[in-house]
Amino acid sequence: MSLREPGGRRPTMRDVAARAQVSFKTVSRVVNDEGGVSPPLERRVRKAIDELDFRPNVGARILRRSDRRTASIGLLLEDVANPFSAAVQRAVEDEAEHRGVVVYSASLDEDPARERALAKAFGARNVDGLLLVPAGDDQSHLAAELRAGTAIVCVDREANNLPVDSVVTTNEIGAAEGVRHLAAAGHRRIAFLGDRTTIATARQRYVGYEEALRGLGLSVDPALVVRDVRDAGVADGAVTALLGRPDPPTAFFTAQNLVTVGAVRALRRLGREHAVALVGFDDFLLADLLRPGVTVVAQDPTAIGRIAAGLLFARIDGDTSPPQRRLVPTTLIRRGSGEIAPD
Amino acid sequence: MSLREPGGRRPTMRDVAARAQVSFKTVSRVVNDEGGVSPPLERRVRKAIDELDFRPNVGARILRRSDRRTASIGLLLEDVANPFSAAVQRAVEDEAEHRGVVVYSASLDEDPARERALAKAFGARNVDGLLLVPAGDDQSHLAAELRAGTAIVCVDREANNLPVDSVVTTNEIGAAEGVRHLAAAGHRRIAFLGDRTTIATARQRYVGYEEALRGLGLSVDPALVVRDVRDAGVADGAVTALLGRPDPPTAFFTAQNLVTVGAVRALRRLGREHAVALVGFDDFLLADLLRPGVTVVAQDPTAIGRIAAGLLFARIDGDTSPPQRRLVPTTLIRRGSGEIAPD
DNA sequence: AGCGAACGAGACAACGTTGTCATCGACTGT
DNA sequence: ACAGTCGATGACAACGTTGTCTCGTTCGCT
Repeated sequence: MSLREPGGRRPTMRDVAARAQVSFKTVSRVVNDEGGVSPPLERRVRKAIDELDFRPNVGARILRRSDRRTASIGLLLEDVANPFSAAVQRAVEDEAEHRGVVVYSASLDEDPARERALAKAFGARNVDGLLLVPAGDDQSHLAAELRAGTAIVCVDREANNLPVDSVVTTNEIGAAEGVRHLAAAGHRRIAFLGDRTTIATARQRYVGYEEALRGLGLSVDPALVVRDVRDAGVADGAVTALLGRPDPPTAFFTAQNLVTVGAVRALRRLGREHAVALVGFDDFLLADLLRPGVTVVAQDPTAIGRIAAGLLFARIDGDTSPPQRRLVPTTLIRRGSGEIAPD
Repeated sequence: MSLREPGGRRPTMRDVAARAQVSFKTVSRVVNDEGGVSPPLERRVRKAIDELDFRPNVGARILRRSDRRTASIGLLLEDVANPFSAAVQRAVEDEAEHRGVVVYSASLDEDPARERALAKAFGARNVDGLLLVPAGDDQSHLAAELRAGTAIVCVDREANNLPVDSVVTTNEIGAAEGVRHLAAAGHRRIAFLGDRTTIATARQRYVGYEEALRGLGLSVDPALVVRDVRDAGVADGAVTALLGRPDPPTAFFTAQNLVTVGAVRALRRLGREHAVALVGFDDFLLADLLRPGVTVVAQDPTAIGRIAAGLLFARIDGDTSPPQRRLVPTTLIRRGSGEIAPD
């Protein structure tokens, strides 16, 4: 199989034509339903196609076709293993399959170098469009793709230095709502735990936290703010440390799903899960089955994926209106942990 | 953008050649590091490539190349939104990226028609290999792909009527271990809740359940067996119904992750979670944070994905040894729910 | 019957690349 | 100085398909 031995050759239109005793152009006409082929000939050709299990070579077709469409798109996510990314991918797949478009996918792990390498790899394969969760703070390297006619839509975050559509969660508003919800339960010392500050959404959620506090006439205590929390373990440690302070927070706002999980673990270990309030950003499976249930500001990754795919296909179909930013709202889901009052 | 207007044309080797004042064949030599190009010419060519941001057209390259490799594979999963599938995909992506191979992915939702359609779509794009979680009980339609030289490896389930490698969990052994674990805690009436019987793994896990009971000298009570449970809601209902019987089970073995989640919900609602034992097949996030923690027979989706990708690339690289079946063992993780004794 | 339109079918070029072969100039050894 | 060699470069075909053009037949109309 290494060098695709003689037997391992796919039949071509010439093979079909020989078997059906017609010219290969006639086969092309039948395959593409161009019409202008008499019924008897068409029957012969279709029979030959079936017998040989012929499938047109997509590569050659694209090469020749004038519109140059490959009916493929590239999907560059943060990490498919994260439920948020997985839900986005599933929504995109459904929209794509529906249109007969295939999807390349890859995880970037927040690495700008991978973003560049994979966008390049997909571009070289002439994808019609690219759906991208930007990693890093400069997407200008994609300008050439854009010029070459590749549609690009950013998902979950806006692009930097690149005029493209984006579909994002209302991060500031949602975070502010979560924080206000904690304040409404009586909390004044609300800690913030956020993801890496290199990630725009993490910064926006922090801004929402600050704004909410300010709007409530509360001051932001830097001692209660821990940013650049990169995983559940670090979150666990941060919660433990904060609760060990002389003047500990009475509530936590955790700005990312893994951070929330880490906080739940810490509260459990300390036996404080019914005493310290918690609101997390982004929902997760089983959050309702924990005791107490975890109150979250839920995002809607399925809607994000669906809308992003819709925009992308509109661009591919020729929409040249100015870049737009579509906002997807969050929903506060009360489950118990966010309704705990301070001591 | 619709018909890719004049500006939207990618530069070709001819464009580069014109700018560098060489023949386009020389450009090809430089691009492929073939050697035999003098340093000054090479410099000129590389400069032109940079200035035009030229990228070779992968489609054309594949069409012409003698080895016919596309450096792409197709991944056909059950559903990326399911954590098991997502973990497999992530492992496959990592192996692929490492080799400079891009990955098409799609979810089949257990639909044999989608399996056929998507395998065909990927095949027409000449993927070098196909990683497949078989949907339905006949994969013979893939024989033509195999003949055409496409490597195929099945993941999580074996193929039917197709001589290909597969990588599967030790379903029978794992299920039997879970059931024996419940019996060791003193249970005699252990219910079985399983996924659709059209799915081979669901059948194997049931066999493991039966074998374990028989090995323990216990009889299989058909009233305690509910198969074809297709989602968490149905599982919830089944648990509720079983516990409402005059002679209810004292323990549950749930043979799939969503089924387990449904069972947990039901036990919670009935307030029986500390009274009725539960062991689930397949681990899930936060299972350790529930009260009681959910004891599971954990699979290793990352290992499955990694091994499957390894086998696939070996086949692509020319391995023609007979098809093999690789087994990935399970691990029993005790967390509390499986250690509850009967009343 | 004669003529043009309409249509079925094939010949051929082209897409952007790689593989094969030819050409040309310079360098080697005697 | 001259045949032989070698290295660099280019011309050209080919991959499998679609688009354009041409050709030949049939059909309807006068």
